[in-house]
Amino acid sequence: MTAEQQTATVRRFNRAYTQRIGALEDSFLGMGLPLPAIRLMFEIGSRPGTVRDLRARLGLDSGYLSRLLRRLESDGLVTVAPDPADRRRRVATLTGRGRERWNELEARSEERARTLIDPLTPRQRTRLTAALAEADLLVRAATVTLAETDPAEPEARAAVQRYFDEMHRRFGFDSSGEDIKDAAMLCPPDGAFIVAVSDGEPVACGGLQTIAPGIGEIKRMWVDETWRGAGLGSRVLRDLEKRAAALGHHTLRLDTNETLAEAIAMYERAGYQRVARYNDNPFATDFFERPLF
Amino acid sequence: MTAEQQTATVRRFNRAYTQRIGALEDSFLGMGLPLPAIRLMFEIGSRPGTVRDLRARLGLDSGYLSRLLRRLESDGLVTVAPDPADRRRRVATLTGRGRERWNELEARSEERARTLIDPLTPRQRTRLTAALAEADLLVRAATVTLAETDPAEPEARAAVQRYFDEMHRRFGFDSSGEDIKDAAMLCPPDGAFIVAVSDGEPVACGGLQTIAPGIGEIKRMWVDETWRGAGLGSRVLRDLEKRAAALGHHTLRLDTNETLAEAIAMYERAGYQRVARYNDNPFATDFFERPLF
DNA sequence: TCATTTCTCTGACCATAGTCAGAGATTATC
DNA sequence: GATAATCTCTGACTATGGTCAGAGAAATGA
Repeated sequence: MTAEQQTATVRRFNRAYTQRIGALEDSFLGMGLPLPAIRLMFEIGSRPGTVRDLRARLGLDSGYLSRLLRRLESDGLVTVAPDPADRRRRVATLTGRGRERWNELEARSEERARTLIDPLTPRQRTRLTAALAEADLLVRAATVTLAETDPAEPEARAAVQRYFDEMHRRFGFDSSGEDIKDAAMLCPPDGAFIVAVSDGEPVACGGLQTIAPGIGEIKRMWVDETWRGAGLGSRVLRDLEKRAAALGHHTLRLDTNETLAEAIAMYERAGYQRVARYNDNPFATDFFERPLF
Repeated sequence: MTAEQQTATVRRFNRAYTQRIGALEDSFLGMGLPLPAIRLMFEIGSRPGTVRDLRARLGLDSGYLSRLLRRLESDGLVTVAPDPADRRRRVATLTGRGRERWNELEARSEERARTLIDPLTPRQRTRLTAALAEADLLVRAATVTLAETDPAEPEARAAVQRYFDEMHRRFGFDSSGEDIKDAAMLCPPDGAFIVAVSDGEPVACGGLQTIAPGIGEIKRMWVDETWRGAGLGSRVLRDLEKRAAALGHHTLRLDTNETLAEAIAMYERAGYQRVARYNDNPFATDFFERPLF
């Protein structure tokens, strides 16, 4: 499929889908609440938070959000109370009546999804949901932002912690002291650390350090389990390779553990070839290398 | 997958997709035209038409559309001239400048689709477009409306004509005189005719007639080529079976031609079994029957 | 030929969905 | 302990995206 056919497919889907979903959105009308208030109700209901928090999650203007909250408050659907931890902040939560209303909204939304599924035969339903799940993963992956982050930043530390947890679970990796090394090595001028973030959550990461003149090493490659198969690992790897090339490296190395089969397959697809052990890392069993052009 | 998991998948996709596509929609802002005017430009540019026509296609209020047209006219982007065939109607077309602007909009839209595809690896791009194409077909199929239509109505005749054309192409079917029979048989009280319409176009049809007391016959089953594999045929068939049951029939029959392999597979999936020839239709080679409970 | 219908248009009106500046309370920083 | 920064709020203002009733021109039907 050519690039034009690919964009044509995306555009065709967009037109059909937004038109049809837009029509279904009207089902929320006539519930006595304007649409942004409904979105806000959904947000507070599924995860209460401070005003600041809600503003960030929904991308709303502070004045506007405040007004929406007053509206919901006067309808007796939410209460807004000062946050004990920082009394400048205020936390919004649903009242009992608000929870009832939230359940109604959930039911309405469920019904709305069903109008898309119900007319189909069981076989088509399976195909549709499989296609949407696949598209969902890939669309999320495509809109992830890769950003260079200092390993000391909370975002980066959260990602690395999840990496450590998984390595520990899978082959008993002991991470004591590792994060201090990271902070020193995986940052400029001789290294880099990349975090992929989606909806405010870290979903993948990867680091680059220099182990000898002209030779870089890939470290801390991690992709959240629910995000695998969307090419995120490859993207982080490509990003790090570009940075390595910019640092003047001619070779990239990495070590890994034999239990990490998906990662090894990814490295091989990306052009990495097996080499002999090049360090004394007791947790590493497999070693790879790739020349940079 | 349970029904709840299916709706959850749809809702999850909806949230992620509308959020991300909504953000991309803003790319049309700052072009000096409000969004509905842009939609109107797209519509006129891809297929000029009368005001009435545009109103139906875009689902806009007549006063509102009129105002949008004045806006585009005063910007020198479209001209609106009386329709020679009926001078109450007025036809909107793009001016030279309008066509330039349309090209810009197209480019912008193309770019927007690319922001979704570009970050992905080639493998993921192929997967995403395949998933979207599949979802597109099924979403369109799910939102098709099946309506009983008099075979004499232009919509029904258009559908039957496409059926005839395809039968002629595939096994030399001669349709002379057939439409007159249809008009008499495929309508109440002893028959029915169903047309499936999407975006104003007939995309599938099917008819039911009574050939003996308690015995109905399925006729004119047709699904547009680009719509096959979305379960539309099965839906039309189920609809006709319900109507046959309502008429008190205990058996449904149908004849078909051996070259129509997809149709035959569909009949078999729907529980129809081969029987001996029951009529002298020279174009029929295969005969099926199914009891109705 | 006259009444009715169809079609587009204009004027008047309205709800929704915001933006922006700055006040007032609280906390962090020097 | 003073100053700066952060957080939420209110008031004033605006753009967007419409709806609705009815006028006027053209076509249709009896």
